[in-house]
Amino acid sequence: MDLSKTAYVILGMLRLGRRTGYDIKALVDVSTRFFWAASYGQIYPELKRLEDLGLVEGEAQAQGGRQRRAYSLTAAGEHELRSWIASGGPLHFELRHEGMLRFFFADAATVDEQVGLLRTIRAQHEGVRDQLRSMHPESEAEKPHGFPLRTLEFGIAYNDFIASWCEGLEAELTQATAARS
Amino acid sequence: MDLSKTAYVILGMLRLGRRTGYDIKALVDVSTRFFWAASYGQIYPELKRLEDLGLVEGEAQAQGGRQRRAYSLTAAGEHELRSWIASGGPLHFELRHEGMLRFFFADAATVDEQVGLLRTIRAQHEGVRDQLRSMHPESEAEKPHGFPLRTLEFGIAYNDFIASWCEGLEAELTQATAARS
DNA sequence: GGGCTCATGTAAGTGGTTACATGATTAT
DNA sequence: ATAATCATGTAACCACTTACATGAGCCC
Repeated sequence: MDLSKTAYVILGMLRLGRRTGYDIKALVDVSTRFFWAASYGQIYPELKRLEDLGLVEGEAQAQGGRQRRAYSLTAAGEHELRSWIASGGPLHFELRHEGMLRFFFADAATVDEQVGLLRTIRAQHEGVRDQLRSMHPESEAEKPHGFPLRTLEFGIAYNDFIASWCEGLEAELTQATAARS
Repeated sequence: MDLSKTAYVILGMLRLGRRTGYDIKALVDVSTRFFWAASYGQIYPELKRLEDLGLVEGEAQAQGGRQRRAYSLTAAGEHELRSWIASGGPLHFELRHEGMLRFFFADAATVDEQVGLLRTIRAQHEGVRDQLRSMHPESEAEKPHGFPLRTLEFGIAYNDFIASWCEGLEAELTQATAARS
């Protein structure tokens, strides 16, 4: 069947029930976004393609003059999703981290600039971490369960890990400088 | 000046000395690759662009019938690189992690499939970790120093972190299943 | 009335990979 | 001799983002 990964994002989100393209985008933005983002420019055309393939089914739900098209997963779509989750083979993994890239070349910078860079990187990851943390249900029995909750927790730990790494190096660099003076 | 990030990869690599496009690719593959990859299809055209901008200087070094063009950083190029490293503003950060994506939707899978998925993800990160580890100088006073060494160490810790996270969840899932039987 | 959210879409552009074509030099 | 490495490049393609256009419904 050979679908794009983003197609599976759509199938996965539709597994939760009937959704519009708009809904899917909103869902992605509060869940998979930090490890797999998606934009309208992908979602809408992809929904059409998936419908042509018989993996999803669209139903016009215009209310008054307002257009609205909600999609749901077909049996074939559900099957495709499941077999993708369970299939083996190498998993696409890609990281693009400008901060780390600058850091890699930071031999060319002053110590102040090096520390400043680390602080910027740290602030960014702390920001994401805190944002994810604020989505985490404090009280028992709130919205996300099972695997979505686990990935949320992973996101928090992941960003915290990078932030902590920065913090450690910041301390090291400032100490080394202080010792030299 | 508004260059692509990959342009800075090239500038950064040329800071180490005169290099061909081929050399740059090889360097990237053993250093920045896991957080910023680059292919020939980007490097060669970008080198030309950078030369047009006066940031690098190419010198033909054909030996016999074999073409070879080595580039070096100009003063303007060095300045551009430095100011990029020290400049503020948000840093491009992007992660695409298919394993995590499948995991997010793994409510739709059996426990065996869930554990299998985690094992696959773990194996992949352990593979990268071990590969990076094998590049790390065991003995004192070997090749990579300063920041490149730090990023290498980060890469090892980073991949190990994800692998450990998988391992923890694998244990949890298999225990929960055992307890139910 | 004005601003926000809901809702759909597309065109242009970006950034990047893959696959191929070509050929010299070097090591086995 | 032949395989690996050195070396340069490009064309086609892919995935994705950004920016824009359009408009209805809802709340203050």
